[in-house]
Amino acid sequence: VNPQLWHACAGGMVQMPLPNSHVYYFPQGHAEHTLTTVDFGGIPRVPAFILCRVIDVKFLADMESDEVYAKIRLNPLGNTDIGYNRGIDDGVLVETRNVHDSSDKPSSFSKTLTQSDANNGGGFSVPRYCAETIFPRLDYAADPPVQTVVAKDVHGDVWKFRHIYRGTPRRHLLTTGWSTFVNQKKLVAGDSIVFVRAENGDLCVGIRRAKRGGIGGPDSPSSWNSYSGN
Amino acid sequence: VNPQLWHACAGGMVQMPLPNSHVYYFPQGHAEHTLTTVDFGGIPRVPAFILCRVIDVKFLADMESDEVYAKIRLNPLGNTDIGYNRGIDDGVLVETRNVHDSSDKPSSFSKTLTQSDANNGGGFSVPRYCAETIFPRLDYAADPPVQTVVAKDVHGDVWKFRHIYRGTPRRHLLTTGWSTFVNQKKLVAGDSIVFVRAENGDLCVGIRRAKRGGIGGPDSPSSWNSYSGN
DNA sequence: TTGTCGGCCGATCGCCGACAA
DNA sequence: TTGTCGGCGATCGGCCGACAA
Repeated sequence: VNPQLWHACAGGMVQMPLPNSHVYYFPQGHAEHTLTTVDFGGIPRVPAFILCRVIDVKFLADMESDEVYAKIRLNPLGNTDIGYNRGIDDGVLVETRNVHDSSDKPSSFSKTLTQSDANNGGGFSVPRYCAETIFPRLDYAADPPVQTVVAKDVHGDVWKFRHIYRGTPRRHLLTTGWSTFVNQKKLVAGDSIVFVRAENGDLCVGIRRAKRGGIGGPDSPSSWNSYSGN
Repeated sequence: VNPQLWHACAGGMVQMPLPNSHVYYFPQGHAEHTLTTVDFGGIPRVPAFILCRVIDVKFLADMESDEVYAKIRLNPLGNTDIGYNRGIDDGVLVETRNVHDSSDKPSSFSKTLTQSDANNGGGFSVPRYCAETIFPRLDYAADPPVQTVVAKDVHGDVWKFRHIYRGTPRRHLLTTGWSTFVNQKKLVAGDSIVFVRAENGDLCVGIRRAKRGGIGGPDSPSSWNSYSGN
């Protein structure tokens, strides 16, 4: 997955460590993210956190939902459990030094889909900022100003949209191609769409699905509560 | 799966043994049906055929394609390999005595779908024999004669079709409900449809997909050729 | 008897400006 | 600036009899 697109989909709160940087691995936090009960019974003493070196970071996206995630390979440091080495998903980090500097922020834009955007009845209302800073330049001299916008999703698949500037008052819209995208990606009102101008010049499109229950509700039982003090 | 529907889908060439009957099991034939290379290396001498007793026969259907198959449990007889017992698919049989007597043949009918049947443009042309002997009685006094035909597929799912007798000259047609069935089952011209009036009075519908390459081509290599004489 | 075709009618899709928040 | 709505033209699905194999 294109790194710029990945970060745009993940959101600004997500910072990923660079390889060779040092992080703390929290087994409890990792276990709680699995939504299953992890059995630590076979391991006598599980420390609350383990200082590790980042071996590798892979930016991935779910094949069906397009949701982004990362696979981080860690090596523990110090004099305990030398050679302990496994791939993990969704690492829990505190060490934010050495993260990838995001000051070279690529131009990106996200919008939460309205009812009108998600209704199969029509197109997508493009905020002016997005049309003017992310999309390719539109020839406003034409009547009406129209172009085809091509964007790659997280899998590299190409999507084409008819981008038109019309109406009174004038506004930017995506028409032909938009409903196909909504249907294929199973988007509903409340989901978000992300447009990114990648470093190589490609226009990329990603999605961020609205939280629909599941996580965020009341705490699920964890055998860790009795072990971790603070 | 309803046994009558299963046999109608499998076709008249397929005869299944009754439990407790005796059959010969051909390891070579079974291995060749797997479409993979079966490694008999770990077994010193594999006999060409093994006399077995049928323990159980299960009539099954693939969850996605609706294609029918059977799972036959065999127990070897004689003084070799007592206790050898495993479930197998698609048993290869020569002993046709003791098979289920098919003289109490339930009324069934099959038709290969034409272009007009499979085109999304329309309905299904019902051969007169099928409409008069398999379908429920139609009230020809009505104008036009119409009824709703309800049929269960191999999974027990219910499908409804509008059955009408119309046109000049008159003919039987399935209209409303037919295209949904074709789309859901992914039927194309050349596939066959099967209608069965089961013993309990239920009308059942099954499908038989046209062979589209794969099997039936040139022989695939088999390590058995060097062992089996005739 | 039944496979294929063109006609035709209603439903849906999707592009549009009006209008207002 | 942009979300929602109703209008409306194009397209598509699907039911029909004509006709011929």
